[in-house]
Amino acid sequence: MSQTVDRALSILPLLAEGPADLGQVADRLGVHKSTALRLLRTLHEHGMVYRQSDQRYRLGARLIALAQEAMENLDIREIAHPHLVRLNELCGHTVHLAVYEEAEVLYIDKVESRYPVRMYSRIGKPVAITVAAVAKLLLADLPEAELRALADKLDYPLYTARSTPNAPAFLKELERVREQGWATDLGGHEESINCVAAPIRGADGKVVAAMSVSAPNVVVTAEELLNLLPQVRRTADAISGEYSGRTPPKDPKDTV
Amino acid sequence: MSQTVDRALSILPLLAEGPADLGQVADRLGVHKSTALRLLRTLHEHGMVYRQSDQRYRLGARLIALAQEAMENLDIREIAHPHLVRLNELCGHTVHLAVYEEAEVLYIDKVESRYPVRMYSRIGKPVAITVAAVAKLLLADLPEAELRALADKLDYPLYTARSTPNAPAFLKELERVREQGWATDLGGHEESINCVAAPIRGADGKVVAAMSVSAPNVVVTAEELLNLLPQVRRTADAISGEYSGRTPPKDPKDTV
DNA sequence: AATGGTCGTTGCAGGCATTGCAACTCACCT
DNA sequence: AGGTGAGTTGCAATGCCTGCAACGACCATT
Repeated sequence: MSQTVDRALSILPLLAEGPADLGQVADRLGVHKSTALRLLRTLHEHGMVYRQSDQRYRLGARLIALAQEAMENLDIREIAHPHLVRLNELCGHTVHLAVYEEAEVLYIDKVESRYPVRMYSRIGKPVAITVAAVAKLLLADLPEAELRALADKLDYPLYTARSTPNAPAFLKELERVREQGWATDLGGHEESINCVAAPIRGADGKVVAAMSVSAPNVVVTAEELLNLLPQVRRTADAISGEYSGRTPPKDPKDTV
Repeated sequence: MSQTVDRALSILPLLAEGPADLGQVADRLGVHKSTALRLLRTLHEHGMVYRQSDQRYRLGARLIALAQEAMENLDIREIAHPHLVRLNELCGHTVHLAVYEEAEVLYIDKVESRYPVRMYSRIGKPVAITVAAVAKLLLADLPEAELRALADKLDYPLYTARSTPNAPAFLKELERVREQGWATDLGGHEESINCVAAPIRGADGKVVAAMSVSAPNVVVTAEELLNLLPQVRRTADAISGEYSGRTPPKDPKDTV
């Protein structure tokens, strides 16, 4: 709606790919160098971009700090965290918490597996929306019309042979997930990794978040992981209850 | 430099404090509601803000995702991480990695203590710049003039009785830190928490990051923590070496 | 040392995007 | 019903943004 702001904001994802100099930014925006310069300067004043010693620009510290605050403001995260930790202590595997927002599913919390560590925190990273167990739960709860529109717009990358191949298959899977009230991802994203997930609901019954337990099948088979389903569901239900105002932890907060 | 962009970006820190409705945003920006609306719409299109069900705005998912990418692009983080993990395995305490950028010091990585956990990841959060051990190391390496200007601008909050009280004391402490080549924070931020920190240097000798080990003194006394100093310095030096191109891990990257 | 090229920066004038106003809708409350 | 408050939209005026061109700094080449 606002051309100037639109252009300025377009710079950010561009810099997320890696540092770029003034000319590159101007080219990719399709504007004159001087225009790009002034936009970058404004972004710089707000700490959104940083100018490194070779004069190239990259994303700045304030952006990271803002995102941090944004996540801390999500009260579902705060409520859920101790439950996630407890579940991790019980089963030892990686536990994730995710939310849906405008065609994206985002991990907002994670408790690391107690088995040998790998990738560092991917908190904040958008998840593979067509295959992740948490994504299925979050999308399955969308209004029918919105869901159909979204399913059409999505890409269906074939990470593995078990990845969801296309929109009809996806919609069918979501149907199933909606009915059974939980979801799995059995090697749909990475061949050797399985997940079991359960939904977290608000007071009105709408799914506000989803949580999952993930483990490579060198540690536990898919069947063994499924044995954890009751525990995962209990944990999710406990979070739902607390989030909806039942069994208030310290101070009660009812009704949205 | 650009009024429109400036206003739009000013909305973000405002929303970081918590959700706000259109009127509140317009008031705090000092603009007409319609103006605020159009700015918010543009931010919304880019996913930087999200409109929750009660129509109020809060920070959006794309912002979080961008920040995530920004951190992954910091190659010092990638290089340092395994070293941090190794140090944590040796001593069991919380290990931090921090960088300086434009008057802010930011934690960009963290390995949790193996002792009972508390606060969840504060990665991305600006640190208490006047007392944190890592901040002392990062600031001590700034050019004299820049440092003096910065020291004047800073606030010196008295978190505890041992906090750095004012600019002269801070400059003196930095002097000491610069000479000894390492730093501590003994209860300057939280009464019961001590830290030991060491600098990580690039090929040109400039401090590019700093790392620290922190522990509450109910677990180890300050003296015991200081015994870890050689280990911390060795780790920092190892990271420095790898970052500068010496002992390349896989593929060598020399000079700057 | 001189020269040509590249890149970032700045002053300027013209034009268009942005702004604030006012009117409108919609929901909610009295 | 009437009234209040919030969000939204069309419109006209103006002030902000844009692109140009010239300048300066730096680097590489001759």
